[in-house]
Amino acid sequence: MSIKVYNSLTRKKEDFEPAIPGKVTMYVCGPTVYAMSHIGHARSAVSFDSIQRYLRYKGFEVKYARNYTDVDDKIINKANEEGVPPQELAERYIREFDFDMNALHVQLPDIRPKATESIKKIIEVTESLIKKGAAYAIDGDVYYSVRSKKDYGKLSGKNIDDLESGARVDVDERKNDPLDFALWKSSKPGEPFWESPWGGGRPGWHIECTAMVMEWLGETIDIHGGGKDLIFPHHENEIAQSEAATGKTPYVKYWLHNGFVNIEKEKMSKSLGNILNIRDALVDHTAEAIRLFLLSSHYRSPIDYTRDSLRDAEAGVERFYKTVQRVAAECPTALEAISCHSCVQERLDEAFSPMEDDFNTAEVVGNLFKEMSRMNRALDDAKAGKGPKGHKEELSYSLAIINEASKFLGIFDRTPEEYFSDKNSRTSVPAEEIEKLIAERIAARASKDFARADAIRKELLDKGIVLEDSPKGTTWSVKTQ
RNA sequence: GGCGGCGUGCCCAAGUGGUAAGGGAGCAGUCUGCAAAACUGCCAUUCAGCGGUUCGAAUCCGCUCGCCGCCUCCA
Repeated sequence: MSIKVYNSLTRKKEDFEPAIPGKVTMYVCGPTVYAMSHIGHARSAVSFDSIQRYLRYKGFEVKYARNYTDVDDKIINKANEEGVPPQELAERYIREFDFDMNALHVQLPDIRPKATESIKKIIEVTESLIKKGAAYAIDGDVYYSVRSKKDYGKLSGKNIDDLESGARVDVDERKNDPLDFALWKSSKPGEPFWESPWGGGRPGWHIECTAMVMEWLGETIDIHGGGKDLIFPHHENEIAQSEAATGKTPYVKYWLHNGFVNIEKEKMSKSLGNILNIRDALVDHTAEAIRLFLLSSHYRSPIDYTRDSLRDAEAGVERFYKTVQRVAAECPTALEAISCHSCVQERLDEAFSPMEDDFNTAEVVGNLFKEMSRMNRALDDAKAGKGPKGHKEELSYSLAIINEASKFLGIFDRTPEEYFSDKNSRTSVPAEEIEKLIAERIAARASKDFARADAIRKELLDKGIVLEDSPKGTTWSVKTQ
């Protein structure tokens, strides 16, 4: 069975066949590093992380690059405001981004190129575009001529005349056409610059990706990803300049674009002031719940980040780890057998088959919850001494399936202890206080003072702490908000 | 104005021709001193509406209504 991917370029699902069988070159647009990254960056990163993980899981040899745009007007402006060198600011936000990605269990791409490290290549490509008549230099700036490419607009489905009638583009009298975009911008005094045949300057936005792709992956690649908003103009321009420079078509075989994250039904935007930073989201929710939330919808659909959906996701993660704890307590030998999964290959294939259809992580997640129900049922049956025999096998098969899925979903890959220690750190109530009250309640229960016991339960619940009694004692956890 | 997408139960969300996954919430039951968790049962004869194609459609086509994104920096 071959993988099918939705290609933004053709607007169809296509069989995934990389240029070189068994090998995949993949490039995803990373952040412009001038501020803390937000939940939208998280979605893109997590979506493509699960995709590259899955391709590897299926045995492809993947070469995956995600860039950092570390030279840009926004970076320069922010650096000036703070009075620090632009490069220092960029480096700082690269570290912050990496921190967030690590928290979200996003694997490091094989290559993480920075725009400023590909200046030589950028100049080289720009020069070749001028030579080929696809670009022109004016007063130290270099522009790409959109009219020089007959199929300009093929990715976004736009045509040049429609775009111009929109009149929402800068009118620069020096440009041959209002839609022409900058490949190279001359620097103003005080701005960072690199020497070039056109004088001191810096690269335009779109050219950096072309240069980095060519420098690290090749003149044509299999997959290029990014947010839907990048389709126009960024990726459209990238195609134009890349294909013009190399004469090779297509520059990218499969274009993949992830949908947007809304916040409580509203688009995230600076004007609404509802930009949600990953760092802030991590205060309220575990990284795993955020990741599960992101993977619970198809990567191309718009999703709505709400308190309710995150609470649902947290409950889902908790359900998994509670189930694992149950297995550990009631049938520990099942945990030892989970590496034997060749015997459940058919069930694995069935559970993971949605990934073959344009990486449908949402359906796989649904299948994993079915396995959790099976496990709990098996445990109940075993306890009651009923149901078919082979509970241990049943448990280890289900665990194996979830275990395998965790390799490409990047969730359900911790121990229950790690998860609960993460979750239970989210309370302002000191652990000693909780422990003290629990001890008091145990004493009250022992002397049948249930009124006192219930009062303590209530008191802690009001503070967001849930108590659970079991034959082994009383445990506590932070209530899911 | 141009281009694209979406509308599935209380909420979230799969399902693109074969008769509605899954999660959360809710209700009832088992269990529990009480809870929690878990399990069991209930919870869409129906997939925005109306037509059409088909033996058969949430899935294909047309129209209508509603929502959204891009066209400007943006994941």
